[in-house]
Amino acid sequence: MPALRRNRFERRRAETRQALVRAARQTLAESGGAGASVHAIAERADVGLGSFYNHFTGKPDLFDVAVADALEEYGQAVDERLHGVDDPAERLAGGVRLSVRMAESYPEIMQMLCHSQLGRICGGGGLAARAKRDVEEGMAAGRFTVVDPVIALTVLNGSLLALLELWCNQPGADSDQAAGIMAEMILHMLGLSPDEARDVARRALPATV
Amino acid sequence: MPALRRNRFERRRAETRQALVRAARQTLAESGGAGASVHAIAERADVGLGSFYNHFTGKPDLFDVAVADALEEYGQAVDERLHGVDDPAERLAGGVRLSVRMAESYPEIMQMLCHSQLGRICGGGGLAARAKRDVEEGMAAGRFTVVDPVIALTVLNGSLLALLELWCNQPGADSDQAAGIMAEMILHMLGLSPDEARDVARRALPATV
DNA sequence: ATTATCTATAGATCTATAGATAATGC
DNA sequence: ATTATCTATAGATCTATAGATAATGC
Repeated sequence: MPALRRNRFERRRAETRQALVRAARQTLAESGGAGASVHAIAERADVGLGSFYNHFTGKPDLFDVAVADALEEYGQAVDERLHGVDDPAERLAGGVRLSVRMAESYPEIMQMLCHSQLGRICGGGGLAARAKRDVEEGMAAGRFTVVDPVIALTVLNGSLLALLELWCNQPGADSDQAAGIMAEMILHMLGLSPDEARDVARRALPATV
Repeated sequence: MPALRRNRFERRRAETRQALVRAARQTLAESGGAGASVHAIAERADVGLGSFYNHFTGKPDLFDVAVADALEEYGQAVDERLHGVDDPAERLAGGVRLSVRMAESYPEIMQMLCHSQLGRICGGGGLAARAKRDVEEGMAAGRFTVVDPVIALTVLNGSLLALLELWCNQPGADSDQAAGIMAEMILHMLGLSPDEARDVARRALPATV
């Protein structure tokens, strides 16, 4: 069975690769990647140094993949939890509020985000793509009155990262409340009335699937 | 004259130190500092490698000083230009709008900010301290209706950095207009009516001193 | 005499590869 | 037979220091 052979090989290969990505994610969460050697990462992944170059051309390559991997996991988790919420305003607010909740259940990803620079995060298909979709939907539905969607997204992305940064630096604060307030402010900024912004931002979040 | 002696020595010493800081700022603007060796920075400053350790304990120390130095210059430049503007809302909007204009006259600082992570920038007394003052003044004057000033500042800081990031990645766009729109959205978010937010955000900026 | 600077370098570390070894499929 | 992995290492690079040199003030 040639398929099996390929599978067996590829499975082991994929395991090695994933171990490296996992180790890179941990490293990025701890130190932002600065000062971590390829050798140290491979050691952490329990993988020979030589194997590293079998999968990645170098450290930047691995880090790019690791960031994309974490963002994808993050995005899927948010999507799962917001499934069934149709109002784009409520989705947007829910995304902000859930990000902080997830900071507690996925601390590794959030610390990695805090150590990253803004451009690296917004590029891919993680948070930014989802927010873009929600803003556009909300505009099309007449729910948001926004002069320029690009600027609205810029505010959104920057604010969310700054909120996570705040969370990283003040672990004691009531982050649920903070995220709720931010969601409310953002909805108001996007055109909802103060009362409606507050109402939508305080709706119960869907139960975890 | 012992004073002169100290002065002469200290002047030369300060020149060496400043050359290193300047070189560090350039390096941070170009590459974010990753992969730049102490030797390369000292070379760029036209300073012997040994002298470096006479002024700084290591690369992180130098980079910290360089970031603070740039933020201080930036903050002073904004302050100069906004001198005489008394309305905190107008000051806040002016700060956002001027930041982008300054991106064209001080590109080095702005590129450095784009390569930095959020936490490093908000810590010191640069943009963040000024925004904090304006928000607090505006709340005290009843001009802003904000639930939580900490969250408002979080949005502000993140949005501004994201705007600079946008500017760095899209050099062709009309950044003046983008900054005006963002200022308008932020003022509205802080409680001004849509009409007033638009009005304040479009007031003529003071002529350069 | 004092101080800052410079050059040269020791020692550490890091990257990337070469060659050997082990696992798998045929 | 093929492929991925491992170990070991060559070569490059980087940090930090030691010792020599030059500038300044007394």
